[in-house]
Amino acid sequence: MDATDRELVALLQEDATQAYAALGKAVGLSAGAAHERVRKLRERGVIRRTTIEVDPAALGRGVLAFVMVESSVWMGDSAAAFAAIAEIQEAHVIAGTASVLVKVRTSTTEQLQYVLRRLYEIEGVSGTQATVSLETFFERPASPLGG
Amino acid sequence: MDATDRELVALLQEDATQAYAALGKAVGLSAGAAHERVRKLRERGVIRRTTIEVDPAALGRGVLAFVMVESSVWMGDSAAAFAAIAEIQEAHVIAGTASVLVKVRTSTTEQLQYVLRRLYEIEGVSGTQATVSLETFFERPASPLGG
DNA sequence: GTTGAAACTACCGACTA
DNA sequence: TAGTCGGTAGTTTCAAC
Repeated sequence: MDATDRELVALLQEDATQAYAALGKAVGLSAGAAHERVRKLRERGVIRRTTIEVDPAALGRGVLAFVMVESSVWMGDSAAAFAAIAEIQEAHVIAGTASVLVKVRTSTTEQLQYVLRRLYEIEGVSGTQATVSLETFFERPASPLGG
Repeated sequence: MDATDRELVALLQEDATQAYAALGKAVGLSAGAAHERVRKLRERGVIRRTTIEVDPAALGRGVLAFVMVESSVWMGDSAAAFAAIAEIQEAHVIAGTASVLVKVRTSTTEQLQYVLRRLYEIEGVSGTQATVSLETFFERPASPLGG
């Protein structure tokens, strides 16, 4: 994981359809060497997979909200219960009065309300506090450079 | 944007390195037809780009936190100020006492503290409230199916 | 890490329902 | 308009160096 690897990761985050020849040229390597580095990054799990980035609104998920889920019991083993709700994009165990923070995308605020209702049906959930996003400034991959 | 398109999006979210022949087979189309559909999805902006999914910890971003940023003025034009901080992965304008919610990834909690300090340097910021993630249940792309 | 060669794939045209 | 089929250009991938 040297500087060249980080550059390769940054380039692939920008555009993973690039040919290895172009990648190599950008970091001063041959296509074969770039390919071998990327192969190893995948093997080590640094690169988990190649995916597409989608416009949520086009999928009927134009409403974004973050929901703090409060619970009366330890929720450390409830991952599956949250994953079963398709509208939930992320779920994180947090410290504080709430115990899980989820990121939800729905088509409408009515559907958001329905998601909240389903959250209450999860064993141990005693409350929710939803915050709707009015505008997303940006969403980007974790930077391999800087910081 | 019919059911076949949604299936294609789901398959590409899983693995965008698949050959069009395989994609077509999975949805009952020829490689050429699958290619044409995906081309149009890109053209329409439904598919924004092809990227890689990276292990944040491998990039030195093992600490995840959500920060509510309070401000005394309207922050609707401050996107660039947040984007300038490499550790910030997402920034959303929200309703409520806080006005911006940011998702931050740093190497250590010390670095998180440093990010908070830089947030205070943004014009109008009057307070922050950070919530550290203890464990991430899952993070996945917005589902094109269900919900 | 480099180069080159083989296998595979994307891509684009002409054609068809 | 949406799909199929086939040929070519370009890419990935894997040798040997």
